Amino acid sequence: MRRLLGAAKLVFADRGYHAARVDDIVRAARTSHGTFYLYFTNMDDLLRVLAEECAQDMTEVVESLGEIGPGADGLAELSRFLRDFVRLSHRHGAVLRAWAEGASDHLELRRLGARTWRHMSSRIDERISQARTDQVDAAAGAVALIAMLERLAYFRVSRGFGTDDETGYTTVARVVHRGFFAGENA
Amino acid sequence: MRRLLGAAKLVFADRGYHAARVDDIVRAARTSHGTFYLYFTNMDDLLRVLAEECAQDMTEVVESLGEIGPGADGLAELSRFLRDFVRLSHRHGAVLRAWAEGASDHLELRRLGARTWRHMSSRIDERISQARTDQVDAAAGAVALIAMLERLAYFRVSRGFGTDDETGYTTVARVVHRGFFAGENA
Amino acid sequence: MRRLLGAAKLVFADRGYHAARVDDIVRAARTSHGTFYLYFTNMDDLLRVLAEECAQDMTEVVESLGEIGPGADGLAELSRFLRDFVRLSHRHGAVLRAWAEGASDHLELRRLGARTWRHMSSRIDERISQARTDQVDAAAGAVALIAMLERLAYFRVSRGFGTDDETGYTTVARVVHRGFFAGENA
Amino acid sequence: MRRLLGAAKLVFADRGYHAARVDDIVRAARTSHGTFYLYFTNMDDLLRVLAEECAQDMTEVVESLGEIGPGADGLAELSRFLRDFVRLSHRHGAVLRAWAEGASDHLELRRLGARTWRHMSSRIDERISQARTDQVDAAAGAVALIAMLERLAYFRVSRGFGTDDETGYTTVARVVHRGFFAGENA
DNA sequence: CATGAATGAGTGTTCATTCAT
DNA sequence: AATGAATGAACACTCATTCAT
Repeated sequence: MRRLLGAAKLVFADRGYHAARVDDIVRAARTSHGTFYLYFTNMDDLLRVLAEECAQDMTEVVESLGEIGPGADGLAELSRFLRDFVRLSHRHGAVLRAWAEGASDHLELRRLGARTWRHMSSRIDERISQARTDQVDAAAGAVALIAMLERLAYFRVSRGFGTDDETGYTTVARVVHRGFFAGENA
Repeated sequence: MRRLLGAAKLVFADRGYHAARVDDIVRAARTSHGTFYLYFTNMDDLLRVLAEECAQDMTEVVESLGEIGPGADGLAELSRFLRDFVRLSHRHGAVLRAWAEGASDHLELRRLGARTWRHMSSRIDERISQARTDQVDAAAGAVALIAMLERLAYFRVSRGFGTDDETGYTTVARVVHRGFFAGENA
Repeated sequence: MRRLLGAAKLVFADRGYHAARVDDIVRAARTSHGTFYLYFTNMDDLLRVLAEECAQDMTEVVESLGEIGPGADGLAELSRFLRDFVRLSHRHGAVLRAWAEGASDHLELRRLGARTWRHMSSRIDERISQARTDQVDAAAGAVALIAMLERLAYFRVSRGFGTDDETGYTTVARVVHRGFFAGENA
Repeated sequence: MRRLLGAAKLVFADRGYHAARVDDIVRAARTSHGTFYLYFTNMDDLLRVLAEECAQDMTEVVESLGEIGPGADGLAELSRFLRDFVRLSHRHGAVLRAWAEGASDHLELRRLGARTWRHMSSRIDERISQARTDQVDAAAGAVALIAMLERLAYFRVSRGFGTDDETGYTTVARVVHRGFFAGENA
């Protein structure tokens, strides 16, 4: 079963979800069609398992997010988080791509995505709200941040960042950090 | 041919690109399979035409972007742009969704996306760079902004903003604007 | 479509319904799988069409049944009917066999069978009741007669009658006729 | 092995023979696939065992058939036999149904059916011939009687008699009895 | 004796594409 | 230019059977 999941990742990385054939996966796993259907009811089911593992890892990274305050520490934490998140996304690139493809047809994947996304933005909202005192709607900012992260992660996978990576992370972190805290201690 | 394009949009809106069948489209257009292949070589070809029209409209919105300076005018312009962009995305929702789906299989759609994206970020970069004087890498910021926009537009279509839309736009605009210009006029 | 129905009969005659493959039928009809599914949603559907035609023919034979009275005319009519019914069953042998096989899985075929059967026994009941005056429950007799007929027809198809056919018909007709009318004019 | 046979009966009663899966049977018997193939070479083999048991029971009922003469005793014996036969068929309903289904594919089951059928009709022929003196071909009548019985038994299982059972048995017995003996004692 | 994970041949069904009219 | 019946390659999925433990 692990072998099938691993093989599926390779195949998804190679041809994407919709172009992936059960036959490709079982061949990559050096096993048979019968075995595939012994562990999964169909390919959506297999993708769901992979997506759940992926969601788990992403949730953990977001849980690890420390407090983000106006000072240099906050900026550093934000920068670290951003880098970790994008790196994790890179590691899970094939699954994320397959997840995105599959979600357009498959309700359950869409739901898992919405749940994960809501959890991530509310967690970021918390970490920022604790430290902020002024009028900016931190929740909307958190939503925007997660939107940006998801998309950057996706681009990272499909096209590269468009500038040197480290510079990219720190620049984006600085802009976002300033956006949230300018006026408080910048 | 226009009838086929319109019918395709309806079908894509209804079932997405991968679940759309040539038969669905010709039935919605009240024409025949033969006619479809008279105007398009296949469905990827039809989608390419729609995507090009869509890219054209998005490029126009980005071209309309005025200078974004540190003052209140800059903030207002940014806010307006953000709203227009998301609204346009909403209007083209079905095509954007189909484009995203199709891109994972189809090289040409992926290329069109990359080209459009590069054009949009460099245009935003220009509009911000003109007004900035400090060290922030405006290019990376522009990339991040476009990433965020794309994703927010997508969420707007599929899940809504999570807060009322106007508040969302202005909050995000304020955070981004501050991110770029804090210290210059905050 | 007629070609497919004809081919299906040949295949059903050859291997029965459950062993029949769509591939056998389209090959016998010198056409393609696609064409099969153009006219029928699946093989149950095709069998339903054949069974309906067959039910139609059997109903007509039963409709043709004249009055069966106690005299020699009644005996002759019964004998004729019996022969016609069994001959018709022979002609439709392949379909009847397939119908019987398919009915165990397929509700609609079972329903069609029950409807046809009920119609036939009530018609026979009518034809006999008109002429009888005593206490025998003609309805139960009609049910028994149809039961016998169905089964004899089936045996005729699968194993032959077990005695010379003409003798068989007239003997059975005489026994049945006597059963119904003995005492009235025998 | 008894457990498997019993489980098979339950499964056949539930879904019929063709829809029954080895997996259904081993699960119902709370045993494993391997065990199934320890006792039977395949499912036809298992069905053959059940059919043989069933044929044995039916043969015994037919063996129990006493002499059927023209008098009231003969009528009573015929009526009793009819009732016993239909009841036995009811008890073995699942196996008879499976037998009928399986016979269309499986030569050996068909042969067993033909052998049992021949034995039954010749036995009935004997019991009637002993008492008759006139010209009716008792053999053909016996064949017809068995045909009717088989079919009535099947209907009883699948649709009921259409009138209350006791009336059904005695009416049919009376009609048949009269058919055979009218003129001798009517 | 018993197990049950693994197998892979076999089959129904779909749907993009063609081409004679 | 327009049609739509016909095609058949492609694919998902099932399930009887085996065999190492």
